[in-house]
Amino acid sequence: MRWLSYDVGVLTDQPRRRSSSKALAQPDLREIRVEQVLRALGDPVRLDIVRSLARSEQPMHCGAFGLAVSKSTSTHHFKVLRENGIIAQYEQGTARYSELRGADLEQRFPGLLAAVLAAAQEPGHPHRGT
Amino acid sequence: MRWLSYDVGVLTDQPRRRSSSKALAQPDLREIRVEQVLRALGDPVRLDIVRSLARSEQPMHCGAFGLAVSKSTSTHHFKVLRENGIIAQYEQGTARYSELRGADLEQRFPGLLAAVLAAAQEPGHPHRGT
DNA sequence: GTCGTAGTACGAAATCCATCGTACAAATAG
DNA sequence: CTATTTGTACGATGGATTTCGTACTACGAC
Repeated sequence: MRWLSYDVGVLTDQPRRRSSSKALAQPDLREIRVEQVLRALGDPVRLDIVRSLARSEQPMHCGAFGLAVSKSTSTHHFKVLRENGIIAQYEQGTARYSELRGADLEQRFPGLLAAVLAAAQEPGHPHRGT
Repeated sequence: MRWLSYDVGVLTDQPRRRSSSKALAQPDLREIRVEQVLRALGDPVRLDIVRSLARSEQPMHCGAFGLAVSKSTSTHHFKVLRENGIIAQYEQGTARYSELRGADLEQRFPGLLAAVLAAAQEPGHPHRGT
């Protein structure tokens, strides 16, 4: 797997703040596998993350999801999602932001993410907390 | 889980042969969970089964798939698919037939199966054998 | 500089999962 | 009846996966 990893702060000649924004390694579009995408989405915690990202339509930092698991477990799940091509992540300061690779997924597997998101809003989804 | 299990040979008053056809227990439409469907489809062997069923558009008996795993493993995968609402199975004689619950899935999660099947036909799917 | 925040990395534990072999059951063919 | 076919059930095994705690790093605020 030859993944792409680069520093956005280097590519943009004038970073807005003195902090650089660094994108994390992720698979190329062609390397995304269906089975892995399905398997990655088949976990309740990760599906929850994806739903939150789809709802916000904006990058979210990891702490903003309110996941009911520990920090290390969160890190693990975000990593799985990123390594399987579902989200992109970049660091900015102490925070790590995630966003859906919606366009990439749509190009690679048309309609798949939309169908999954629609399905994940069906009733019968127990939600912890309020 | 109150699954439905009945003997078709009892429901039809005149079975064609002396052998009855018995449907195996499967979850009700409302009980099918997205995460479980995704997880079930996230296995290469099971995705292969589903693709074969979609291609044939007819019930297939378990031996007709040419899976590269042992018989016990096949049984396991068919069971997972059935218990998660993706296929229906019925026994007839010594054979066990499987068919996609396409209409059920379409009703419960519109577009999902179609998107998965379309995605599973993308290039980059190594196929063992020929 | 120190402190707090945000998150990683590592290692461990528990559980799950895919796989198999063997033994078995049911139906059909002879 | 026996033999064959089709597939299950059980038990075991090895490898993933999920989860966590602890220690650590990097950044920003003060």
